[in-house]
Amino acid sequence: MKFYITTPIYYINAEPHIGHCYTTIAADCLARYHRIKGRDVFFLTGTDEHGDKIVQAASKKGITVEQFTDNMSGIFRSMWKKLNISYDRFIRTTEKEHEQIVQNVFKILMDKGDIYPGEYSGYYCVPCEFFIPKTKIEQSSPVCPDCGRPVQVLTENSYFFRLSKYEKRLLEYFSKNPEMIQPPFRIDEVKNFISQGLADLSITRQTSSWGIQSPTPEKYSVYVWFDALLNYLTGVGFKDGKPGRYWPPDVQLIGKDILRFHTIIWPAILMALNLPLPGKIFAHGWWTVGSEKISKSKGNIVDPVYLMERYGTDGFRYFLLREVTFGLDGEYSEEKFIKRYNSDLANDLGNLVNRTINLVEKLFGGVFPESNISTDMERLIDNVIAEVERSMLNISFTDALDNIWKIINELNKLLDREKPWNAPLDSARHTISQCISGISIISVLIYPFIPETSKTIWNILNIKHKDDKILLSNDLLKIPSGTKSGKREILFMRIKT
RNA sequence: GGCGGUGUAGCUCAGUUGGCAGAGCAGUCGGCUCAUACCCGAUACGUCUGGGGUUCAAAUCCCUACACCGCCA
Repeated sequence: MKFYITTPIYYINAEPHIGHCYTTIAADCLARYHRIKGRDVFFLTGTDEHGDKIVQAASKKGITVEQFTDNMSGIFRSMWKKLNISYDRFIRTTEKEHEQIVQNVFKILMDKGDIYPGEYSGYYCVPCEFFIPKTKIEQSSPVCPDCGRPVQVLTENSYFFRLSKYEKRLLEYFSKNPEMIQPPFRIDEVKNFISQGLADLSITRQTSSWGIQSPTPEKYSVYVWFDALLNYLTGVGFKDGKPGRYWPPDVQLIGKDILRFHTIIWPAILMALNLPLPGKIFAHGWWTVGSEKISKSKGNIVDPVYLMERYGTDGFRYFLLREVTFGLDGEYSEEKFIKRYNSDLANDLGNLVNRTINLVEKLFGGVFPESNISTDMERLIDNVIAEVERSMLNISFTDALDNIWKIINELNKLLDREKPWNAPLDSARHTISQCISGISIISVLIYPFIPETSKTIWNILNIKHKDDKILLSNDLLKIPSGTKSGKREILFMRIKT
């Protein structure tokens, strides 16, 4: 079974911030999860590199556009390396392959009559040299959102995508496949918008120099959104009008700000190409600080690098995935971060592993007792695995983690109940065996969320897992008898407050 | 102004088709002391936003008022 997941390609006018990290970590978590379930995963992310803003940013720095885009794209890649993002392909819209596919799609739609020439008129900022979407302009006093100077209405020849033609088909499709738009409360928003009527979309610009050239008699460049959306197609290959074997995307994660592009324009383009539509488009929420949106101008930036260096990559990944329901906005504070870190990671998980291994050393000289899992424990584990599967298919990271922690909590309780440190050896052996087996399965269940921690636990348990080949199954419960524990290690040092 | 949503413990939220109001965290009390001052057990906490209605029975369904949020204009 294949699983194709995407993040948006990130516009490189700014360095990666917590929002980029959030989407990408979530996608990585899903990709890793489906891999340990044995599915054939393709995980795509990348950078969106065209448009006038990029040209301006480059010239501001006094470097060429190519230097600028190479540099920024590299910054994103190294950030993903720090965060252990296991993408299968990092796509750049400046790649030759992408350029050709965009032009190819443009041609196909032009031949079909879904792209046609017309006249575009819109708000234009002369000093900034670009058109400004109507939605970003206040009708009463039309000024440029970037420079604040007045804008004027400008008309130019342009090619249009016949979006209006797909109004009805989109509505029908969403009625039959409501699960495509996630979370469910977003669907009315989309339907509502379509019902008010869709205007055809201008997809070329004369003024823009940094973009993909349109395959038209005139030398226009393809509008950035049309260019950008097609990355999902390029990502898995598109030859002779046919997409690669991973098509269509099973899950596409996006921020809620780009919901409409992904649930209206994007499916309409695919309909025009007669291609299957994505399984799920999931729009997640924002991180806020004190209920205010995080933004540079407010100076309330949460620096991912700071958090990672201070509390570790896994601490950061865990917090983002555990703290709030995926899809809703979440409030960030270092206090909340520390509370999560201490209570879930250090106290529950870290301490469980530590006390277990300590007992193995004290009672059995560091050799694990023979695996002997109780039926109750096995039932709990089976149940958790099933619940995690359900949660991950629903893209509910909080639910999945909640369930995984049930095993952790149960093992901590078991130790307190059975007191292996002053119980007969046979009984102690049985208790510790439950813990070791349980930790073994936990180490794999948490792998999608906090992969570094998994590896540390494998070292402690002295289990050799071939990276990327780990499978989630009950076989993990059986530790070969006589296995000696590896070096004891504190997984998460408590943060003193 | 139009459409939609939300309002439940100090905080964050769960509450399938109406059937004795729940969890986690924070609090309080106790136990344990193998362990990272950890862990375990017990416990308090509610006018389910206000008002009205349907029903044997409403957090849940209907109407209404208020507050907040989202999308559109």
